[in-house]
Amino acid sequence: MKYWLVKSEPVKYSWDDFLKDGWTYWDGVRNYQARNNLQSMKKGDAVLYYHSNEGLEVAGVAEVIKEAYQDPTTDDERWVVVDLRPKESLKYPVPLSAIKKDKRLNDIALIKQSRLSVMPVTKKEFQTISSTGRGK
DNA sequence: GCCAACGTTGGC
DNA sequence: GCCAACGTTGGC
Repeated sequence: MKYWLVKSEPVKYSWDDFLKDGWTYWDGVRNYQARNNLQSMKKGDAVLYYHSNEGLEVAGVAEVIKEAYQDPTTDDERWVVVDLRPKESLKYPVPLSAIKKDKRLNDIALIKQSRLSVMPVTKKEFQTISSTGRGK
């Protein structure tokens, strides 16, 4: 099982929208590195859900329910989506500022490659953020 | 609103 | 194949 982090601008699609929908396909990825990450996702993988531009926090944890398939919003065969469903809302969303301060998260891709929208995180990083978000 | 980082495009 | 110009993302 692998761990990931995806970004969404809350103005466009927030964690609350995601909760209301119950599931979504993760569309709009138009970057090869992010696309490759999407294709590496397996059913059951855990995904941190980060609010970029506004909020700047990890709001919840999602789960991969369907692996990569052709992006239904485009005919361009280069792009894919995965299906995600919300798994857990974090009681205390973890802000970027806290992630930056935490020594255990010094090497997280979120900071190192700030423009990437789909990225892998390590099990340790995942656990650090999700347990912080639970208030522990 | 600005700017740094970085991906993409196009001329050579 | 190199690199300058340009566009986009995202934090501040």
